[in-house]
Amino acid sequence: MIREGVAEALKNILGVEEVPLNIPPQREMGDFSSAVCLSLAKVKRRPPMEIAKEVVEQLKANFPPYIQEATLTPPGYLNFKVDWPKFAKDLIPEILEKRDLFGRPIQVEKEKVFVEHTSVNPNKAMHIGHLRNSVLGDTVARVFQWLGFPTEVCNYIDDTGVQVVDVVTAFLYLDPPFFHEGSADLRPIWAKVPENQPLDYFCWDLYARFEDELERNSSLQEKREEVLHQIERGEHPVAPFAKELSKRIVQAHLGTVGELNIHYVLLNWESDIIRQGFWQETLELLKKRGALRLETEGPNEGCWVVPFGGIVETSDGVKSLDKILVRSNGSVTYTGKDIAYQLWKFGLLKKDFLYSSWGLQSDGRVLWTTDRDGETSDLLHHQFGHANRVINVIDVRQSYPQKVVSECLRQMGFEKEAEQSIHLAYEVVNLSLQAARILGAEETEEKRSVAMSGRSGTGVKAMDFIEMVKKKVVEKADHPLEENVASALATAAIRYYLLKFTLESQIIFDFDEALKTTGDTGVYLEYAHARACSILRKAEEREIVFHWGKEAVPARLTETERDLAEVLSRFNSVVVRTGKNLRMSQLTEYAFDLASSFTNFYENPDPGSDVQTPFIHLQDENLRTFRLSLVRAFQIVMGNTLGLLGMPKLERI
RNA sequence: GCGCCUGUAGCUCAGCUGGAUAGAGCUACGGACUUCUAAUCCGUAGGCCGGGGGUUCGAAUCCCUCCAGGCGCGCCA
Repeated sequence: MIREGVAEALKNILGVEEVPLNIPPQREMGDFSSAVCLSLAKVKRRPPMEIAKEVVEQLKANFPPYIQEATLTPPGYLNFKVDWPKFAKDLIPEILEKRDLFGRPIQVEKEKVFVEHTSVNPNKAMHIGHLRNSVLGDTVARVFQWLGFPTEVCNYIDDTGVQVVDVVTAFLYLDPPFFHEGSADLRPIWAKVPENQPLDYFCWDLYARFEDELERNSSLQEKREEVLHQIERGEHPVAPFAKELSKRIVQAHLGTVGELNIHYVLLNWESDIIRQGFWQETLELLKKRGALRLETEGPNEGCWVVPFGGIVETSDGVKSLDKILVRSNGSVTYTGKDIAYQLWKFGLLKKDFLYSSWGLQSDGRVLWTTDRDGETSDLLHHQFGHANRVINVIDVRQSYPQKVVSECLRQMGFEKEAEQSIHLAYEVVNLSLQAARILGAEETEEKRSVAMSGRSGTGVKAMDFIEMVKKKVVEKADHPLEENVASALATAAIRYYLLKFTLESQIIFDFDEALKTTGDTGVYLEYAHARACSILRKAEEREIVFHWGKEAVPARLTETERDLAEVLSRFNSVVVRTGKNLRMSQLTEYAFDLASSFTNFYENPDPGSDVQTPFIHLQDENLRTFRLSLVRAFQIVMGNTLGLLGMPKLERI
């Protein structure tokens, strides 16, 4: 609010596009500063000090909003002093009035944003790596929603992949009682799941054991081929079993992410993409647009490929950089299907899914699913897909295939859609050596971290982690916690932990680190919010009524009051920025900044003084009103921030 | 071999488009609760920002190079 005004004024005076603002090394110099004159010196061929002098002269005639003084320091820095009381007089009432609309753009965006996240293979329990994906995607969606974009969140379910085939084969043939061909009764198979164990947990171990066994058991390999074909052909009873298994595991996943306040609009099943003939239409389109080529010679003979650089000689032989979409045996590759799916997201296909309701989610909204026996979207009066922007949240290892998808769109002539195909790439979650050792993974002393692997069953299961954090939070509390408070703190702690790292940073998961409840954590945010609520509650209990009025603002703000006001005013621009760069870590950074400014204000409202008077005990009615209003303003903005981060707004802990 | 990413305090990490004396948290040590919530706050200690070269008035940030680590380059999904 202040910065924008200053930047605007400088842009006008100097005629530049961007004006970077900084904080001076010493506060006495000013509240903001700019080195813009230094960088302009060369262009204008004049000493920076001279330019700065002129700027200051011009500014003095007409200061930007809330600026009361502009000075300069050699070799040409511009410094600005803010009239904080004046600013507080506008900022605080605005927050108090607008509440959850504070800082929110008024205009409704027309562009529909489609966010896909989670997309975990439905054959085992989720682990903490999957959770990073879900939390990132969910937060991105919340940001876009807040910015006024129509937002659709979808979770893609790959129910036809080998991972599901593997676990189905394991169910049928790894342990007795074995499945007998021709038998329709699968009850003995289902009965393998112990009563006291969740299905996804059971499958976690089953899958790992199967992968291990598969390497040396050729009859199991044959069985797997057989199951694959049975599922592909939709044969009874194996195919329905596979579907049922996937559904139940998806339900378990939804339960897991539900713990962290994560919800979707739509479940998108791979099997429905195939069944609805998306690929056939895509193939026609690719051919028509001339993006596809049938190879008649070379290593890719007989395949339909998208040209991507042709044949290349490398140290290990001749390789093709071209991307195969249809194999020489006529089958479609994963990338091929992915292109079809991406086209659907943009509404570029004529074909569509059929839909039905999966059920109600804990946020009270319906979760839709694609369904072979469902209704058309027309009938449901709900159009899915047809997005203007598609954000796929997938870890960085998929960067190349994702690039292929968008490049293919480009080659098909969908330039705009290719541009709006955004791969939100993030680094993976690995295990620290200590964590790996605790989990009993094989010794790998020479490495810094150990990758999680569903195949080998090494990883921290998401639900286990959630339970551990809950337990830790209860342990650390100095009083008994209610169950819902413990859950809320765990949610905040976990979401914060998974969001605070930059996208490029691998999370080396370590139990001590991840289970921290002090300092730079989600618990800190909740505590600050609850503390603000408590103060306001106490004030109410003591019948301290306070009504905002300009007269409450002191002639000078203390350092901590001023810092809090400054952070509060930054809220909107931070969210706008995270919407642009999709870096959710900047949102957690802001949240921590906000919480600690408040805590500092709370602990030290009068810095330098020996006595700090609790707000509700203040005798000076104006000061009391001012500080309690600041508390309320903080409560509102912190609440908005927590909402964006998908964290509960605890009123007491 | 080619491509992408990372290297900042003992540890885990920030550092937005290049700006003045590089910041948090954890750990260690010393303080502050009869009070609005101490899961907090204040203080002390801790740094050739991987190495070297360059561009610039100015570089953790941009370019080149080297070193170290991670990932990707399938008629897998």
